[in-house]
Amino acid sequence: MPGTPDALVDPAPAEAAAFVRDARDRGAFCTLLGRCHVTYDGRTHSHAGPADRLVALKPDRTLLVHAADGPTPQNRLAADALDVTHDDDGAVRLIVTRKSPDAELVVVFERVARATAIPVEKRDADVEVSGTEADLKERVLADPELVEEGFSALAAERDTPAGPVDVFGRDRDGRPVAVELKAVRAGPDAASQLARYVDALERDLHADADVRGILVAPSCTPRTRRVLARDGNEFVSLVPDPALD
Amino acid sequence: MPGTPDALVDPAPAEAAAFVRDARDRGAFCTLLGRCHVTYDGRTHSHAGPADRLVALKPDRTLLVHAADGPTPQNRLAADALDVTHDDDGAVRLIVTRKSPDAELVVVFERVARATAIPVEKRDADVEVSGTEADLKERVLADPELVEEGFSALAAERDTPAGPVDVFGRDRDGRPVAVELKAVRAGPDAASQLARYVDALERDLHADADVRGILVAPSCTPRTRRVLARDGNEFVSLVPDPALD
DNA sequence: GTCTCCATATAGTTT
DNA sequence: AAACTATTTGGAGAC
Repeated sequence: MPGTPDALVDPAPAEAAAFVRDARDRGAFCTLLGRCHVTYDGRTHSHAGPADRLVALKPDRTLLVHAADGPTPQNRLAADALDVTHDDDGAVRLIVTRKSPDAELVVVFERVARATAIPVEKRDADVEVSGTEADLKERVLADPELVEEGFSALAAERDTPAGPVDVFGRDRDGRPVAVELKAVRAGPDAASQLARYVDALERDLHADADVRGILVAPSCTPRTRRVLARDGNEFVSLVPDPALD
Repeated sequence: MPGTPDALVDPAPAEAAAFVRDARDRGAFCTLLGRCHVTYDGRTHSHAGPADRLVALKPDRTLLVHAADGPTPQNRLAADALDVTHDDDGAVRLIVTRKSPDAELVVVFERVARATAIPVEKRDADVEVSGTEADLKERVLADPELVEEGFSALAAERDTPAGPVDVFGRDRDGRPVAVELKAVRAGPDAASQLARYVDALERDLHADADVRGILVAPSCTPRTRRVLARDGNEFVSLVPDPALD
């Protein structure tokens, strides 16, 4: 059968456009390398002038634009629809749109240098990640005394008017304790978050309840220490995964 | 000259490995499509089993791994070094490493289906973005009365012991005002951040200074309103770019 | 080099 | 559907 080409090198615009349309219709994983400019309209607006970029179209109609530098996509859109057009004088235009939130990403290639596509036969298997906040929580729940001698955990994600406290428990003297967990070096926001929970719990329990707050993280920044001190809260150093330390 | 191929379709491992090494050495922009598994060791550890993925190597030695779904790279590393090896029985192995922070990303292809590369001749031109917090700040500085009638802006990024306040000024009565800006719908953290600044300014100015706090954002969540109310701070709705609204 | 904040869209969970 | 929290990681800019 005439079939689908596997890869294109310096294709004519019509050829490149047909290739992308075909990839879209087959749900293939498709890449384009070439000179293009990019316009995005959504929550923000951005325009990037002509440069050599990688554009990827995924089977789920996600369109990605990667510049030659940096790990973050320059633009990305999980789209509802993709339109592909071309001019005879060289331009290939990809227009992806999405509703809710409303957004449009337009990539105009003045030259497509390479195009490839493959059918996706195997989707992602289970991805395992360790070293996250969830791991730290498990560690604390499994061995609450890592937080403090005599500490006992009563609940995870205990609800308060200020939001869910990561771990709620009592210290050796029976005083209520709110624990806020961070898998990474904690910044001032974490200390503020803890203060909000302590405050909410004090109102929630009794007018006179004296609730302790403990921030548990591998480390925290100096300013974070100051915020903790100001609020009368404490810091305990603990890594999510001892194997990673 | 024998030169460099433009694209490979179902290459043998040795061929694919040589292609990638060559792209690395020339500073080319390179893409690989195929079946691979991925291991990451850095701040966290992750492992993703065999699946069809896109792997991109950028001229700056950034390595990206994209699964067939979703706009976010599954793994990414701005690397110091890239090693490429291959087995005769089919595997092509990319090992990228980085110091500070220490991290390693290993991609093992059991099959490379497509490989392409281009030399990068044109880097990114100016990328213009609007609708950011910087735009909101400019808007407020250009027309402070958008915050409140009689408000005057005295400084942007004014330093306090709690960090830099986005905008510092005085209201019509001469009272000091801290303004915290968010380009997107504000959450509780923004309100806490504002409270920290107000608190720091009150200590900084005089013991008895009564500093007002105003959160300026397109909108804020209900819990954020409650945090603001608790702290005696205020909310003003303003979008970064009127044209986008 | 460190610290702080910004960017930025998901993902997942709960209401 | 909306709200909330977590995640990733570089870059900017200050110190």
